[in-house]
Amino acid sequence: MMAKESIIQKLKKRGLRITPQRLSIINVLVKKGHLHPGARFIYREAKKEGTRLSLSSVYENIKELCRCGIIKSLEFDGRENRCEGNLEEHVNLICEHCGKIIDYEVPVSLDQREVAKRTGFMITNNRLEYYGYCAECTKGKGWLLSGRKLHSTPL
Amino acid sequence: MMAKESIIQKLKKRGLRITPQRLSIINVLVKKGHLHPGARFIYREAKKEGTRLSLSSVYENIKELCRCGIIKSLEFDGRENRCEGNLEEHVNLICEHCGKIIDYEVPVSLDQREVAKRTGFMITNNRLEYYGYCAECTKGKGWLLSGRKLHSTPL
DNA sequence: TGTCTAATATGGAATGATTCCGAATAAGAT
DNA sequence: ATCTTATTCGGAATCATTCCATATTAGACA
Repeated sequence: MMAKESIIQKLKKRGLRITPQRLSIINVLVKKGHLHPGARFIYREAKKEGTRLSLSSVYENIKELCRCGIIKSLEFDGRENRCEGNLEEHVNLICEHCGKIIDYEVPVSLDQREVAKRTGFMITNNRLEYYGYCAECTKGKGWLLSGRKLHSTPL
Repeated sequence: MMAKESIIQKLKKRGLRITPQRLSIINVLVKKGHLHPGARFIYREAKKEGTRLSLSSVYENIKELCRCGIIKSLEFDGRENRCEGNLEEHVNLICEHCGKIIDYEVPVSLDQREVAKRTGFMITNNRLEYYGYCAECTKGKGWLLSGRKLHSTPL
């Protein structure tokens, strides 16, 4: 996770304001980022600082921090999304029992036995996905320049 | 995607019944599985066969087919979940523009330039996750035997 | 220090995929 | 043909997230 100061610099550079709400959220991320906190956890923790804060603001700020490239949102279905502050390439080990998410810093070998030996983590399932733009969609690149994401054919 | 007959065998072996609804859903998966269809798509397509069918049943059947290890559910937040019939280890290339999901059959090299060269897919983001059970959770393995998934500490 | 304006916060309503429910139906064993 | 029990149905419930209109305020500038 980026240092608090760098985050604030980055936000200011973008013309974003440093509000008490935003600061308390950043504090949680800096201190508890390794837990890959979800929105409600951030909400609870941030409020402990005494700042007035709404859940909507937490969501809004998470989105903003994603846009700035400070965190990534790990999206799940059924469970809450979680924040990822480690933007280095790595594998997330996600425990089906306790929900814990562990960063595994070895992009070199994705061999599952290797992972198990190193971490004691028993792998039962995986998810390997690259997001981006397929060959057809990069043909007429007009919309790409605009930076918008469109789902033209939602299936 | 498994062949229709093998799927039916597998279901029967489990004591599950072959209903018209289930059959029409399987038909869609076999014929259109490469599109990684979502629940509504399956619902629409399956009804074209003339079978009476409800969306609830589609969801119920997707879950059952997952339990049987015939498909996997690719879970997203915001968008619909999608069905994956390819249980071989591979990477999903997910287009942010059209939502298309392409199976990329190369577990050997995950090098992003290699992927781009082969497929024309422009990678902007990725998601590498291994699901399973962390070291602590496999300590007292009682609950593991029961097959249940518990989230003891939902964070 | 005071003013101004655009960014931000708020909370309640809306969304939308999925799950849940109790009742009705029907697969397939006997 | 009967019976048991899995399955289906559709409508209500769930729940994380987004949306919205309004109120507030950070921070630039005078």
